[in-house]
Amino acid sequence: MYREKIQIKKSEIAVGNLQKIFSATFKISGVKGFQAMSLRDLSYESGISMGGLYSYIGSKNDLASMIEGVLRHHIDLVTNNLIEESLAPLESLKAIIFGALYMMERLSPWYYFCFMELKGLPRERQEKALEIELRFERFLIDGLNRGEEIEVFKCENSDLLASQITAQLQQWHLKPWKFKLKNISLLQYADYCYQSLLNGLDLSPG
Amino acid sequence: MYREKIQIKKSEIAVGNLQKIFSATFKISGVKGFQAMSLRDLSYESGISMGGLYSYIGSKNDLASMIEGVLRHHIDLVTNNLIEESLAPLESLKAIIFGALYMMERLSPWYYFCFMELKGLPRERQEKALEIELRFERFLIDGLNRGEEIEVFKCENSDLLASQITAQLQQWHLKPWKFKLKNISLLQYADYCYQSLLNGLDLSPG
DNA sequence: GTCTATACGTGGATAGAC
DNA sequence: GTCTATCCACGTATAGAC
Repeated sequence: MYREKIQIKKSEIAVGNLQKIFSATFKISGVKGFQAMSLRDLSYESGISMGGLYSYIGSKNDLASMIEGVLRHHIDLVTNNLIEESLAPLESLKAIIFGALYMMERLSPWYYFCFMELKGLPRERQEKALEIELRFERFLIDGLNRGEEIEVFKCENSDLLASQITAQLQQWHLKPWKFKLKNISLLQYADYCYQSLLNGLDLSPG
Repeated sequence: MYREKIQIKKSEIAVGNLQKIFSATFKISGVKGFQAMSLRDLSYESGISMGGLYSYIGSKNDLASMIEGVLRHHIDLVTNNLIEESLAPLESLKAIIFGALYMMERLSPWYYFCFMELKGLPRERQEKALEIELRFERFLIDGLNRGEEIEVFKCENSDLLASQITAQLQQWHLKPWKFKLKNISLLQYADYCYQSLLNGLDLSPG
């Protein structure tokens, strides 16, 4: 990705420096926010000079867009894999929940950034970022509706249940301190979220 | 509040202008974020000159702090009222949910601001703002534990249930577009949240 | 490929007239 | 009480040496 936009030819160097830039961005904007982060801050934290930065990022806004793009790319990959597996409704819903949490764990700063710094992105990107959430919810709703059709369970309010689950999952990257404070592991939380989903359903006997 | 900090003596004028300033702040920072809002933007939107602004706000950061302070003040008032009422556990939990949503509806931009622009505030204020959420959750947990003691219901995981409910409630100000899109009213949503809470409990027969 | 030096604009804040 | 004019610092971005 972004091979054309970046002025550095040797991909080894480029990837390494991009990583430095991204993680420095996450570190600083995690503390003071992306808007408040100056490129001088970024230069200092990443160890790359101001001039050097511009071989990689084009502009400050561009940097935010890149981050959003990378995250969306990853999510698309995983989503497509899940679709191809075509599991039974409940199994599929479970896989969505566990998969989403696993992604959030691995890409936690990316998610957090895209949630909190949405307004920093250009309008077009903002909408795409919201689309991520909407697509995810529709994915859940599909699973719920399919389950109802096959009569595995009943669900009165699939819209609200889906957004409840979405909100719960987002907590994992939005408020990691809560879970550290109470010593909740990823798996425990995934189980709990899946349980909440089941609690929102009328499971048919058996 | 803040009478001493503000240089304007006539309270009628002061209150009116403060309202202009606050709502202009919400409008602008709702679009581009607080950090990206310049005082020139604010001056234009509020109709008060740059110089004039400084009779009210002290500094840009001070403005953010004031907003956080006003919200916390309101929440404290309502919370104290609720405590004095000393209802039965389930009634109390229901009141907390409905009360919180009602507050969020009326003070929606204040909540949204304090959630999204936390990092704009000075550290001390940041912690106080997080404290709001923690106190709220502890309030829920208390209700849950009291219910267990009196054996009205069983609840295995009051911590996780409380933060689930908190997350659900926050959706109301964080993602109002979702609810408009699907035509969900405040009362419908309050009912749904209360229902989720019940779903998370083992209700004793009767 | 990476750095230093620099240009240029914008933003926060204040002084002082009205 | 409110405004205009102005100061100064900082932020983004670029040019050009190494």
